[in-house]
Amino acid sequence: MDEPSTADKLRDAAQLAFWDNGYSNVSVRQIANAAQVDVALISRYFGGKMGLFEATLHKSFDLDNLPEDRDGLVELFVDIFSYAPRDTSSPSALRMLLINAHDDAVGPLVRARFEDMFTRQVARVIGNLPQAALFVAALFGFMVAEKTLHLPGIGEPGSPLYANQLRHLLHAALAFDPDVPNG
Amino acid sequence: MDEPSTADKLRDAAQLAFWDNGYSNVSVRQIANAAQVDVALISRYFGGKMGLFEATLHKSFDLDNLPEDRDGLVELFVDIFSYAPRDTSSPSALRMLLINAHDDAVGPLVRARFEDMFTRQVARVIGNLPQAALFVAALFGFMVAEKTLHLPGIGEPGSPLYANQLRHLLHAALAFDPDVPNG
DNA sequence: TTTGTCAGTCAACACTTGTTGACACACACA
DNA sequence: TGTGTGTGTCAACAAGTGTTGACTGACAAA
Repeated sequence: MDEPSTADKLRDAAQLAFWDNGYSNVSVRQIANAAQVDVALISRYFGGKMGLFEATLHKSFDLDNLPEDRDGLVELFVDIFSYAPRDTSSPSALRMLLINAHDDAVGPLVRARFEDMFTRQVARVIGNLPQAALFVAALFGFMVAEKTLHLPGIGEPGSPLYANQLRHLLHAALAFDPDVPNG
Repeated sequence: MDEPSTADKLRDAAQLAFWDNGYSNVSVRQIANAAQVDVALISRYFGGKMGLFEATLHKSFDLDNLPEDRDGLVELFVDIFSYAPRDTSSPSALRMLLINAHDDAVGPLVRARFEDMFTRQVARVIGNLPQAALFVAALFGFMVAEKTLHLPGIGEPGSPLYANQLRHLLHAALAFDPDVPNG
């Protein structure tokens, strides 16, 4: 197995740090330290801190092979939330969006990036915009309640209660009827 | 009308800044500047930046006069979200929680603060912990989708579509049955 | 050997951060 | 008159920020 290149080491360390703590809360020296690499190389290889952040975004922010039916979509996310290891796919991407969305420096970037993915992938297979918006709202809400607030009342990830709660909320979102009051 | 005291001016400016941009993204000099007050007075009156932040928390983080029935609770939040002016009550408090929850410095503080309010107020009137957790998950998700992501598909605040979407999701959360698969 | 290129090291830069202490002023009390 | 006391001003501090440029060393091509 080849030694990863210096740029790769930097990008990997940057992704871990940025996605966990947010752009403004991480310094280039922390990243360089974690990657065991000199700080100056960040500016050399990526043009600066911002360039390094963008490089972490290009690494798999998309959802590949999305199911084409709505029930499949629900079960996919239930699975991802229930059993996701700590990797670069969702829900890590959702979490990183949440952490960086309010940042002055990178907020506009990540929000635009997400809206693109939303309309191009999720909203397309759901086919109904108000339902699709509610669907991702449920996704984000569940993530906030469990991953950041650790609310009592949410089941343990992997438990039947946990899966049922998320599934219930997602199906409810897809059942929304814009034309009916209290739809 | 009396001129507000210097401490009040600082606390007001701090709340606007902290709650909008997050603790780490705001400097004491910015706050002092907005309050038209010397920076050093922050340390004098509040003991430092952290003390100033805590002072903003003590200002109305609680939900007063919560309805005792579940339907009333839903309608209260639908109203608040639909017509809330920019003030110190929810959903501003929810938004500020979202922005600061991941901060290393103040995250633990605001999360503990919220969990206290959750169990003592919301969970109590709902009476069912898994339902209550889903309820606030829906609340947060809706807020993220609309207020920070501005997702297309969410209606304009104040419109019937907007109210119906939020109401639908909240009622669905309260209808969750932990004992039934796909509850 | 000489030359050129790429990778990495190191010190320094200009700037911002939160905080502190010395100082000046105004007002009340003796 | 003096003497505190509370309030605000100002300059400075140490620490941390992102970025830059000069430098060394390794390796390949001429």
